[in-house]
Amino acid sequence: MGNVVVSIKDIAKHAGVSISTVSYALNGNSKVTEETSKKILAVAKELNYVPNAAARTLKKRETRIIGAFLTTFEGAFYGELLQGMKEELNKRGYDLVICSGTQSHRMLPEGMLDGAIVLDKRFSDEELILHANRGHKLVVLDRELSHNNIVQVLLDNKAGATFAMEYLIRQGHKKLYALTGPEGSFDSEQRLAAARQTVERGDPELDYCELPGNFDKASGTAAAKRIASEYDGPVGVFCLNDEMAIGMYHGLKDTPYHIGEHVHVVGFDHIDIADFLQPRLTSIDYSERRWGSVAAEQLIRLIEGSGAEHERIYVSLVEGESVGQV
Amino acid sequence: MGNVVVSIKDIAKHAGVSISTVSYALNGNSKVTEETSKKILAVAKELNYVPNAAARTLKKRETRIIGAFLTTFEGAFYGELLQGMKEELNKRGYDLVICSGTQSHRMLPEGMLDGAIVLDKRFSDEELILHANRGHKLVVLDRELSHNNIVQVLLDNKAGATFAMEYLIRQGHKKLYALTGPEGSFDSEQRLAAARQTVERGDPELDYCELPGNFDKASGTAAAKRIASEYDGPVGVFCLNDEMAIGMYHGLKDTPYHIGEHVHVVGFDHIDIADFLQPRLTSIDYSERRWGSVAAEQLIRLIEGSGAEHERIYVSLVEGESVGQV
DNA sequence: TTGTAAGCGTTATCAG
DNA sequence: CTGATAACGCTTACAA
Repeated sequence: MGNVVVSIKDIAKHAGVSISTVSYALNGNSKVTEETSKKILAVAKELNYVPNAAARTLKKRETRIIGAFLTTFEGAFYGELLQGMKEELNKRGYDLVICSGTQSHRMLPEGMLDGAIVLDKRFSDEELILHANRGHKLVVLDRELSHNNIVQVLLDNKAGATFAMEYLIRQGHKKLYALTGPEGSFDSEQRLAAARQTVERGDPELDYCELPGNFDKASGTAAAKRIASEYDGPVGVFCLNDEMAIGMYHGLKDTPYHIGEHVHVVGFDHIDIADFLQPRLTSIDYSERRWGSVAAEQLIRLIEGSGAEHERIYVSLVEGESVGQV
Repeated sequence: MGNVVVSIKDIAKHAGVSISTVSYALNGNSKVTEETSKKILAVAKELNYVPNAAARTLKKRETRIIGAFLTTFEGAFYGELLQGMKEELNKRGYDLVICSGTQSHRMLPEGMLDGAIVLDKRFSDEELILHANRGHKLVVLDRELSHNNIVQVLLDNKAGATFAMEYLIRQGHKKLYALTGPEGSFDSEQRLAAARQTVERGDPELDYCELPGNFDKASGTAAAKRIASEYDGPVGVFCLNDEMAIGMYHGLKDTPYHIGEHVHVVGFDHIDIADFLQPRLTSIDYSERRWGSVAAEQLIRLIEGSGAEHERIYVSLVEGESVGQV
């Protein structure tokens, strides 16, 4: 049980040098002789020395750790996004940790993180600005916020929703539904606004109706029931995310109506299961991984003062067989 | 921009008291007069004081942060598990951060974490034991490891795999496949061993064949092709996880064979999409959330010295329609 | 009840 | 090239 904490002081003692020499050697400072350095490194290894993060941070005022703040760990959604962040950060010598819940917010002001990437509406705008005012560097993925220490990296929701609705209209659909996300969701609001705008700018005969959803499968299933109950001809449905589209597939099973034949569905996110559905789901696609890596890159630019700027993540429509012509 | 770091020293100055009095007041120590305490708190609030984590940690040698180490952020799998950990930890006054990648391993020995929950084979047993020897507290979810500072919280893979195979056999299947996970996966090895044992102990006429898989959808699709190509009567397939079962559904689409009719499938994990497949997937179920909360609880017991012990997470078989009688 | 001061493990500034 | 030494911000005996 080596429950002993060895510090540079111990190394200094064993190697017969001063602690500052040890510090220099450990940090590869060229002031130290090759010889002394070798000896010190050897002693360090022998004693199983590990630097103390708290002490280093206290002195250097940096941790080289970035936090990503998510609303919840649940859902298939964020895997690629986080992977993209992590790879980019590691490349630049930073580590990533994922945090969730308002308790963990303290980590930023307390100096445990050099910066944060925020995708969590439970961070209020005011709180974020407070942190930014204190000098903390932030990237936001879920809101627009203007501040010297904050950069936005946002999904092009407007383009995506427009593509989706235009596609349904181009396929000849006159009766259109939009299945929304939860109240207060930035993505939902942006997508919905663009969907509405597309309808308003289109043929005035279009019959457009919004159904309240929640970005989960259950609300997709519920919407399917509703659509089936009032069915009187082919309809186009824009589900504001794929999760709800999956629920809709499920909800139509016990009805006489089929996806791509009676009910024509476009989703958003192009999650990987979309291509495994029968029929394959038409959806709005973008690179989650790229979203993450761009966010990470901008955050580091902000931290290192090398000119960060707002970015937009582009989207495209991927055709499946869930929409047919009418 | 208030890029100023206010410390207890600043508060002391503004309040006209000493720094230790500030520290006592901030920590609710009853030595301080109600009156001085009020004043100090007021000044702290006014100056927007936030404690410095590094300094506190350096002194107290604890962070009250637990790390969960995952192999990858990708995949739908870990959401509930992490949620379970988080809730349990928060309840006990700890925070959770999620780490991935070998770079982040340093956080444990460097003292940024009070303990770790490990589900990542890139932590070698040797490394874990090294940390444990240094006095760090660990919970492992993916291996058996005996040490005073390590407790295991393991899924009952053996029971699950046995249930799955026995179920297929009970439904009258004689031709059986097992679709494995990747080499070196603890779950895969345990499930496979139990599957084999069940066959060996069963009717000697059973025809049992193992197909190499990877725990991803693609390997399920590949296995489906293989099974279809050699099909000569109903078969039972135990997919060692649900992800591969989804791939198998997909791979059978362009063949004359149907799930639950020709190819009878049992999965493992009972992921939420399983009930949305057509036909619903029969799978081995367990509570991820419970797994997480039990792991968290045992870790805290270990840290606080209140008697931690190894735990097993029980599983059960949930029937869908992906297996029929033969 | 409040203040003084030592020390946690590092880094970094100066002298030697 | 190497060694004292003073911070970093906080906690906590111990003194007053």
